Amino acid sequence: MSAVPTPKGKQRREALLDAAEHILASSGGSELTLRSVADAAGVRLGHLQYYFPSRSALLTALLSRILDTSLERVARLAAPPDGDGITALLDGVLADHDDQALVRLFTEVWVMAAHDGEAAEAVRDFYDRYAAHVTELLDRQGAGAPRDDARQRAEVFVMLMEGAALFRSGVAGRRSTATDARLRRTLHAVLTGVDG
Amino acid sequence: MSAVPTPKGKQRREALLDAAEHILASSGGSELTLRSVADAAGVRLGHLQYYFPSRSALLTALLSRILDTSLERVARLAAPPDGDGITALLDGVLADHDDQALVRLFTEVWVMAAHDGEAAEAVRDFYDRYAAHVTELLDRQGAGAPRDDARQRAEVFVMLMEGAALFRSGVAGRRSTATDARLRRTLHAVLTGVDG
DNA sequence: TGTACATCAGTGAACGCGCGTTCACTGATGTAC
DNA sequence: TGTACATCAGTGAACGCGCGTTCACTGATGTAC
Repeated sequence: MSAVPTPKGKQRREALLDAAEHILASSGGSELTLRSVADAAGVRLGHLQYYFPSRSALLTALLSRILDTSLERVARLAAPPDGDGITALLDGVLADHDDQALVRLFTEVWVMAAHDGEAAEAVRDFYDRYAAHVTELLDRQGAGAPRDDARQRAEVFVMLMEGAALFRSGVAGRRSTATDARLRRTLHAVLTGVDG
Repeated sequence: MSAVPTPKGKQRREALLDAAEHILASSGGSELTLRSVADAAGVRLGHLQYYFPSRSALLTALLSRILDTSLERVARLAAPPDGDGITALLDGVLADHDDQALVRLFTEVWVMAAHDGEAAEAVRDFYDRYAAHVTELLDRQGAGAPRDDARQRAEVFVMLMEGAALFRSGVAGRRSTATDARLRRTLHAVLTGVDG
């Protein structure tokens, strides 16, 4: 494959990553084989290898795309055109927990980070930038609290949200309406410093 | 293997699970093969099969033991002999985040739950009981808030703690002293209802 | 407009290996009388 | 105390299969002149 891919090549590459992502979310990393991806994408094994010369290259590209896409979404949610940015962020991230496939994808991402140094670095970078977007939002909307304070609130927000994803999605827990209300108040308190 | 194992059988079984757990924590589920477990435990493949007739049986037993052990620890932390139970719980659970192997183990647990219905049920049960222990502690130490309220606080506490584990352990994030202090105050506020 | 050639896109077959599983087997330990 | 037998603990070899990887190959598309 050339360094500067043709439109067709780029499109095919994305389609292959789509197939891989779908398998990772629905069946897990152990089912993500080159043959299953090629089958799902409707190409031959040898051709998949033309775009991704090894399984590891495929996984690296997939992880990278997952994190890029998620960060773009965070950036969009943290920079609303107008209105109450904090509520928009809260609503947006909480809504993502309805997407069970996305949460499953992230459990796989965490496992990748747990056992592969390069993956871990990429994931830590992702969360760094995630928290940076939230910090910016707080700085823009905040009551003038010091920037360090905003960053710390942002980081605790990210922690709580990632934990909440496991439970609210049903992947490792259950969602309850009453707890959801409490969670929302806690998240709001974390961001604004006003107890719910 | 008999239904009521001999002491020797039970001991051997635990040793085999120890080996499997170590591999799962250090190398991940994809490296957890029957051969690698047998090697690590110093027995032959055929003998491992004597205790666990299939890979799936081994994984089920391992998941069960991980959850049982963790729940016992939570129960101990949530029922201190005397003093400030809430602080003891906070300290205890936060201290577990220094054990990177344990956090890695839990990312594997989440992945198991994400792709296997029986595992998911076991994990949901675990978190149910986890939250129940925390609820009990709050009821015992609390200022007489209604029980529903305590349960919701407990569940949000568990969410935040599981998210924090990912970051504080270094598995998917970084630990920062300043954010740690903020996290601690938030956790305390969630449990007591007093903003930090 | 036509031709030659390089590059891109995609195929097909084969490889060696490690996997989970099966099974017949042997030696050690416990138990009944 | 001794013997017979059942059960427990552990071995060893073989199986078929799916895996990632390699590689020679063909057809399609773009580009230079």
